[in-house]
Amino acid sequence: MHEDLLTIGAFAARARLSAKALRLYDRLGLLAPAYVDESSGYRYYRAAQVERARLVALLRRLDMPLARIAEVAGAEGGEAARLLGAYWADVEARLAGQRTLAEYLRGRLSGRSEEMYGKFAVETVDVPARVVITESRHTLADELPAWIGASLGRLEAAARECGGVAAAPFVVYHAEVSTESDGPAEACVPVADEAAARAWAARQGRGRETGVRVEPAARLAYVRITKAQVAHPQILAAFEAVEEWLGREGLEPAGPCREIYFADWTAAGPEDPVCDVAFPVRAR
Amino acid sequence: MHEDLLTIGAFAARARLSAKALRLYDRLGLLAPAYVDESSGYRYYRAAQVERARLVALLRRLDMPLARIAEVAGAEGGEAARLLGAYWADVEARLAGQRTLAEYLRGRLSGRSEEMYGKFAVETVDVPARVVITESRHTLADELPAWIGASLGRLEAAARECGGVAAAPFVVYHAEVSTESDGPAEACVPVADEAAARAWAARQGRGRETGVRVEPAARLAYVRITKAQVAHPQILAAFEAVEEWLGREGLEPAGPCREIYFADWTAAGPEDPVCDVAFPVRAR
DNA sequence: GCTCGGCCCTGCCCCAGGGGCAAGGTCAAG
DNA sequence: CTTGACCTTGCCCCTGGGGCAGGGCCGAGC
Repeated sequence: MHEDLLTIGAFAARARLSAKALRLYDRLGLLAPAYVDESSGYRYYRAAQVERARLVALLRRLDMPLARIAEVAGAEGGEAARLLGAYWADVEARLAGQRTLAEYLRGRLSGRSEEMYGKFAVETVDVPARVVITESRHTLADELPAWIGASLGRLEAAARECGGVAAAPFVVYHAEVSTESDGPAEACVPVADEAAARAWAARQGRGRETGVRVEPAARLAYVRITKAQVAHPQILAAFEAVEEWLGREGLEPAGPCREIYFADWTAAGPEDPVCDVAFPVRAR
Repeated sequence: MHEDLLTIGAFAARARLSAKALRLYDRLGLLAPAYVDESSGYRYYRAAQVERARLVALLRRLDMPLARIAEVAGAEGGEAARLLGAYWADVEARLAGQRTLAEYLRGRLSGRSEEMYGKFAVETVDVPARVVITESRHTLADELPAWIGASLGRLEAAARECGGVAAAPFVVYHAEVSTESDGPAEACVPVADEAAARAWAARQGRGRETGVRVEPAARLAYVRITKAQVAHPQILAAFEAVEEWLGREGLEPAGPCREIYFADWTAAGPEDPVCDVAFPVRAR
């Protein structure tokens, strides 16, 4: 028991933390007192611990979870700065998405919804049944674009062994259109040779979430959107436009919604149409 | 019971919300089902409610609290957009502060702390006792700069009735240096005429948190900082530099810390020294 | 030695915004 | 009639503490 030991209250004042928070950090192992009296349970902190405590307090002001604070506070010099940078980059990325969404919503709430829906012309088309090779994944919305690109790339390569790409590739959303929820998404590439496709799928094994199936014939209601519109949250307006049209027509979706990529993605400019947002409907 | 009634599961899928969330929103009155079966307790939603539910879901993606979502969803057209804009402006403002803090911390963790402390030269000075007129407030860090400006302005005006400003105005932090906690801050202006000051304070009444007192003579340890450094979180480095110096010298703070504004704030440029960050110390 | 006030302890309930699970009721199709 | 999908309520869990209750510890003054 040296003289530089501080009670929890004195330490809390110096560290700009509450005593309650310090007890929590002790329990979590994030900031243990230098000495704990066995009989009374009193916590005593060394003055030199103030520095670490203040670092924790400042990191908490960034809303960093305590688990990540423990990593940062436990890391050596440059590594701590790197971890903080990574955390902050995550925050900024999440916020960038939210900012886009906020701007979109503000526009919609300002009463421009009619203009926005008006921009979409809903069409219908009958498509025949097709054999497709597929790859499925549960994924979050922010990883979705990268996964779609990679997955369709792999499937198109595989399609060359299966008689070639027979129609436009598409992505089916089996659970939810596209939120941060991990509704399963299924990338599909129609191929010409069913037998070759089944052989290909058999070679992939179970682990890679690949498959072959027959996508049934359907009537699709769709809107055509540009490359710039294929992004959250703008694309939601397209889904909603189709759904609204279905409601007006008294139709029900007959299956999960999908995005059909009919154009060469890399060659397209931002204003080129590249994608149809579609719902299958029951033909009446 | 019309035909467009949806069970909670069907409605949840269309609204891109979980059934659990819908039950919560029902309980909070944010989104009540159109019909609840009395015997079974089953909730049934109208298809037309999907729009509101989706708005709620999107606003939740902005991490807007449900109470504010209720306000936005309950407001008429333009008002809703205004509320959303106000919320988002709050978010951006909070984030701007956190961003500054993150940059500061990243620099510090990169090992530049010695440089930063090295920039501050800690000096001591003995100041005599002074009569001060004061204004106190519990405030948050983000409102602090505005309050300091306004408060010192009022007090300097009042000082003209009390024999004039006798020395540099200062702000004392009675609880915590300067966090988001509401430790009471006290703006002080030294005046020449104690009797006039007491008469002035008597006229203010109790409500305005004003007062007159004698700030005792003290030895102050301080660092001088520029106008650009008078902001969170940079100013924390100044406080810490003084505290570190106290520790090295084996001294203890003899009272609450303070910021002494000795220059004309509006006339100063960003690199002009305007403020001393000081702790009273026991003379040895 | 006694008491008083100020700290300190643990333990419990509370907040948002749900997720997850259990036990049991409902509904519609076969 | 059964079966399985769907629905209900209720309870515990998460984070990061705030607030309060009931009780221990400690130094100062009497």
